[in-house]
Amino acid sequence: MKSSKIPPATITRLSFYYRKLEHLIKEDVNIVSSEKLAQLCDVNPAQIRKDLAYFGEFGVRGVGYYSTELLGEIRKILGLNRIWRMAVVGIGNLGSALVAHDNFHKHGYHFVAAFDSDSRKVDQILQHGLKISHIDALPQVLAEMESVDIGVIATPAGWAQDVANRLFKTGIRSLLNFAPIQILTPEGCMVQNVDFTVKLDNLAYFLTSELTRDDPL
Amino acid sequence: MKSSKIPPATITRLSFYYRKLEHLIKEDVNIVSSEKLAQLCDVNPAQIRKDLAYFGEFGVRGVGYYSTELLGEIRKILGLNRIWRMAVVGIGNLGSALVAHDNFHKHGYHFVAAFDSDSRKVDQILQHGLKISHIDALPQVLAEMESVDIGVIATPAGWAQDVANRLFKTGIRSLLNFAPIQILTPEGCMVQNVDFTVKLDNLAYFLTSELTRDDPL
DNA sequence: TTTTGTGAATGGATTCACAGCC
DNA sequence: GGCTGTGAATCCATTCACAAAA
Repeated sequence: MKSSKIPPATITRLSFYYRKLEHLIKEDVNIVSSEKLAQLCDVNPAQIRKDLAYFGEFGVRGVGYYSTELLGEIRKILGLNRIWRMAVVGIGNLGSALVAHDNFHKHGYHFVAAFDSDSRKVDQILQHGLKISHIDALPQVLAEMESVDIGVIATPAGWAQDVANRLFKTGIRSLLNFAPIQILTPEGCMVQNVDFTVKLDNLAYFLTSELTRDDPL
Repeated sequence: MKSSKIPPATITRLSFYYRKLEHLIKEDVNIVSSEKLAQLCDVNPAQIRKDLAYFGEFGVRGVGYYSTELLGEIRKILGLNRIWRMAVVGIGNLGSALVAHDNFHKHGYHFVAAFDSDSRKVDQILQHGLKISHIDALPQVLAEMESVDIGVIATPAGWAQDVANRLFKTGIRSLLNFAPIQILTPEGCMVQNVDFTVKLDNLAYFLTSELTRDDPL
């Protein structure tokens, strides 16, 4: 195990392996080879072995990986063996959908605070008894509760940087940002962007370039 | 201009440049250098020039890029000078939020069909007069309308591959997939995944590794 | 003089290929 | 015999540095 420099892409792939393993275990597959898992995840087998090698030696030569054991190791690596507490800002269509979406909750990501700038929404109760607070009360509300790990930005783009700043000020160091802008981020903090429009633009380009391609062959 | 092999990342960056340019133009900035734009997009200036060079020579040496002109060029490259017609499958919390989210519409991505497997939802009317049809009517509904360019999957993971297959069968060649699985995709088709959980797992890893780091210095 | 456009250099990540172990 | 773990080789993307153009 040499934790030197881990490619970001490795972490993302570990997340995929994790899901596939959950699935395999549900189907009572006790042992899986890098070959097999690679096939299922559509990556190169050596890639899987290399990804895992950054963190340790989890396999058995001549055999493969014990599914449950490997799942446990990846769980530890990613930090999925605990509850992550999240605060969401912006309870519009998207924000409400996120709170209602129980995939998060199932995977240990729990919403514990919700904020909006619209005072008519304040005190409304969402899924799991979550109560909406006014955005200006953010510092107080978060100060009064057990610490929150992750901030979720579901506001329009124009608000996003301001909201991010407020969240960082409370000590939150990581954000999931749904607004289509690049958030300026202080040292030691991390933002992950979920940007629908960029993805659509990629599809638009794909379709366009297929059409206008100079099909010579 | 040599359109040889364009890195996927280039397309994603063009999408960023496009947004920043829209913004700059709104602020009456007529000319922008790669230096300036790079600063705003947090990339290397040479990167911008190289990205653009795949498609042509859009700048003026000693001057920079004329904002409106460059915007127009990127619009053409990405194929944003037209309306893209989309069909969404799965009108749960997320699906409804997507249809209501008007950022799509503003950028030329229009929902023209909506499907769900829950017959109680059938015939309900959403934003812009969009009517929900039953998933089993998908082939007929799509056959009867002007062709649809992009399919959007907002179903639970278990349904996603089946839905994808049905969409591909109608001739749709690109999908935006919100389900947390890898979609098997036929030759000549493209799927873009929007995967919240993977992003959260990345944040979880970041926070975990910061905590357990062997802080030697 | 300024800033683009681009070959060359660098830096990362992926894949190959095989030694090492069960 | 079979599959992992890993240095070496390859591939791809980013950055540098400068010639060319306004």
